[in-house]
Amino acid sequence: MKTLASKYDHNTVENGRYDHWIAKGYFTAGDLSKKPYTIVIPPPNVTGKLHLGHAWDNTLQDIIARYKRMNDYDMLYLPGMDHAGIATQAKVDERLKNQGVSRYDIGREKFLEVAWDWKAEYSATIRKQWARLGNSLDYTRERFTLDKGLNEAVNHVFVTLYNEGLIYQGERVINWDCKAKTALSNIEVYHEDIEGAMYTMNYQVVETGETFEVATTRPETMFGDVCVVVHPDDQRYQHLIGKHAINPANGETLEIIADDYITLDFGTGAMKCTPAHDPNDFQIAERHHLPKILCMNPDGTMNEKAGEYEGMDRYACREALVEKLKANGSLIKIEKIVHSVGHSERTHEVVEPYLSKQWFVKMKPLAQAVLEAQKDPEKKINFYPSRFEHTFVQWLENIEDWCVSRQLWWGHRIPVWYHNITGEIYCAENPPQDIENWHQDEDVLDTWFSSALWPFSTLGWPHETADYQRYYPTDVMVTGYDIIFFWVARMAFQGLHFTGKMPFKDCLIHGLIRDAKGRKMSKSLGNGIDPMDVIDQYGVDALRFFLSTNSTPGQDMRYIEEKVDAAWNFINKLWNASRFVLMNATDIHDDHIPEKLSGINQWIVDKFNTTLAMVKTNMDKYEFAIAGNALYSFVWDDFCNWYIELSKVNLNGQDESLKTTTAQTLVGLLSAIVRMLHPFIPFVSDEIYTALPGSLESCCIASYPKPVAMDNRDEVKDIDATIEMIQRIREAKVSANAKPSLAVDVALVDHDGSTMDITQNQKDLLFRLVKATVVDHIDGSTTLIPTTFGAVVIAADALIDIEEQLAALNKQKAHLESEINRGQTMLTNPNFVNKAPKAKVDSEREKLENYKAQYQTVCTRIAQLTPSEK
RNA sequence: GGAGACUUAGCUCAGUUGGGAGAGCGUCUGCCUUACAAGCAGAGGGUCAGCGGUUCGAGCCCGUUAGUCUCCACCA
Repeated sequence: MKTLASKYDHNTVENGRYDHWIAKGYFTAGDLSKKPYTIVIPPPNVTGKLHLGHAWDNTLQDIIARYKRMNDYDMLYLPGMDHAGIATQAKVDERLKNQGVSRYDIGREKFLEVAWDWKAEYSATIRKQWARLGNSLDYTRERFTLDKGLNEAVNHVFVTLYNEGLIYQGERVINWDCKAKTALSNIEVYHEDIEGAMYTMNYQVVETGETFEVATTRPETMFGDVCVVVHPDDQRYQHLIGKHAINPANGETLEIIADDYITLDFGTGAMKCTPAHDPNDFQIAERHHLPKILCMNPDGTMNEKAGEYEGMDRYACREALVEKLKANGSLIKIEKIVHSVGHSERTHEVVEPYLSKQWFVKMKPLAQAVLEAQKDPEKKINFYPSRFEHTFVQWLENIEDWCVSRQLWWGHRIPVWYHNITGEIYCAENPPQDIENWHQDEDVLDTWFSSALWPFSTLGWPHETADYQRYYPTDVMVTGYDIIFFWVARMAFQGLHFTGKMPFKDCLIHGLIRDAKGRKMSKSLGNGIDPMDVIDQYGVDALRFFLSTNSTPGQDMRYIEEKVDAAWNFINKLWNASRFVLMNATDIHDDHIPEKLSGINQWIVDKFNTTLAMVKTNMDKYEFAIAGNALYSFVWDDFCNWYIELSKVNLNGQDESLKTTTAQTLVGLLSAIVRMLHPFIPFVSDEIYTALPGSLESCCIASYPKPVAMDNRDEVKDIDATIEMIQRIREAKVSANAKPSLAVDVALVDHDGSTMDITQNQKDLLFRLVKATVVDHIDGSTTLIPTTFGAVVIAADALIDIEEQLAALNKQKAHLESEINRGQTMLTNPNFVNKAPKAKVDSEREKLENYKAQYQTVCTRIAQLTPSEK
């Protein structure tokens, strides 16, 4: 049997333990005799280190994984990482820049080598961090979104969708990131209110010479204008439809056309139309068969269409053009406005709507299938909390086609080849035979295209592997609400389309972790917390306990260091209690709790059974905070503060059999406690567990506790009463300013005033905890304290202050009167008696009877005290 | 414009089919009691944002108002 160090030191407990677990293979799935249970980790980006949000996310997953493993499942918690296209490429670009080269200098192939080196470096860091977090991952199945198998899956999906007509190439106005020089999908763009200006200009009509006003926020795009649009019913402009106006930027002639896209009462009612630089204008141009003219280069500079401004940055051009328009009198008004402008999520550049040829996934049919499946309880994904299903469904209902091509190098290259001469398109999982006549599409796919396949591609799909058949669909996906659109929805439609099943049954959603002031943690604010620093200071067990017991599913959480400290204190408490148990368990050889129990042992085991049931119910509902807090109060209040203190009577007593039973109960319960806590605090629970008699070689492979069979629970009430006596006597001493150690004689009476029978053991408990000696009756002055069972009568001159006693009794009398009043009002209300559940009515009756009895005791006592003193 | 969350003790937050308001930290008092002073024993502190409704009964359900926050969509 091991012993525990006299002080809890998280470093000593945690260091090296994870490596040992891994070496032992505790987390390797594959026991075919058990039911499978699968969680795939949301793959972290190989751009950098894990942050506190990852720690939170992973803790929730690992709690489930360990809980399921202990409940006899063949648990697969599958690790992996994401290549994170844009983000990683940006990091690698930066590294190259620091070395004085650009990716264009070294070329695609060399660039990819550097990127793979980067990946190797950062994946090693992330693995170390997973180890420190204690994630019970099966590394034999680790995957990377860009590895060979996943590339196969990606190609298969792309080709299949292409052949099904669900992937197409098209010229559209997409979101263009001028800094990264790539297209972005809609959800990679965030909108921010910024101050801009509305420029209003006079346009002159060619045919009549009259002028009218047109406004824009982006004058530089005027070089891409193809017409002016008004509403067909607009009285102001009807006579101009079909006529022409002069573009004040370049003097070109623009036709004035009518389209009911225009809002009559917005702005001037006349709009310039720039099909290549605005998605709505693009639609108009489609309807009216107008050309689409680009006036910018991919890097955000102006192209030859801008004439004298060619080569100028778009914003410099705007300024220069505005000056010119002012000078020639076209510009008649500049109004400052605040409008929301799209920015790239990655580079934070203002996104330019930009016409270009991209690949798109046709979303409507894919989304529709998911929406149908959500209506079927057998097929649907169950969201926890359920409200996120609305978010998910609404997004799918309003979905638009997904732009999946990216002008990057780091990613899955699009499996499309173009014939060098004919331009014919060849889309297949493998290159064409006569490869020398073809060239491959230069672009790669959106990172989320491969992430969307994660729950099944990691298991070997599209091959019907044993793992895929056994572990798919996965059981629960744990992730933050911020990536429901990016990831959850996309896994859903790809999973459903390609495997015929939703990729997971449950989806547990958590919030964002914020700083102590409630702000988002961000680099620019410098308020980020490195989980590794927290682990250094408090240990990962404390961090995990903090993360898992301080939030409700779906809700944001603040990082509050004091709470991590409180979690540490709890672990320290557990540690010290364990030392006490081990000190008293030298003769115990297993962790079995006897069925025949009496007194305090029966009492604590009864409490344990209740706690276990409560904890299991909530673990199964992913309510880890409720489960964790129930364990916290059971351990600290019931087990440590009451049971251990009370157990000292038995342990130090003369009754050898009681001594043994108590030691067995201590050991058995502590074993159950650390096993229940193991999913939350795996390191320290393992250390304690393995020190206990009868334990297996690791808590990781121990089974979850079961309720203890008890032959009866008759004495539970007696101990409850004893505890109440102890509390009342303590209070009496405090209110009388007596020392806690003051010895007192007490008599215990029922409601009818007769002496109560209590066991010798109960008497010993009273003496041990509050130095109270139980006597049959007391002569002389006394203090009487009413209780739920009757009263405690204390004989001790030191305690006596008649005035204070009377005041206390009167206060209690008033309280009892209000309680009796409440009960009687309820019970005389026929509606309550008839409509409320019978159990509720009965318990109210019982309570009322008890209050009445207490009231009697109090009144009698007041009567005794009053005349004799006056 | 649409959707959602939040408002409970000084602070941060729980509160599970509606049935007497809880925790941690902080505050006050007393204790070095042989597992633990990072502890023990006590205490104080809340018209559960406002108003209305349903109900025998509302922190919880419905409506409404106010404030805080988030997401989605955005008209030149």
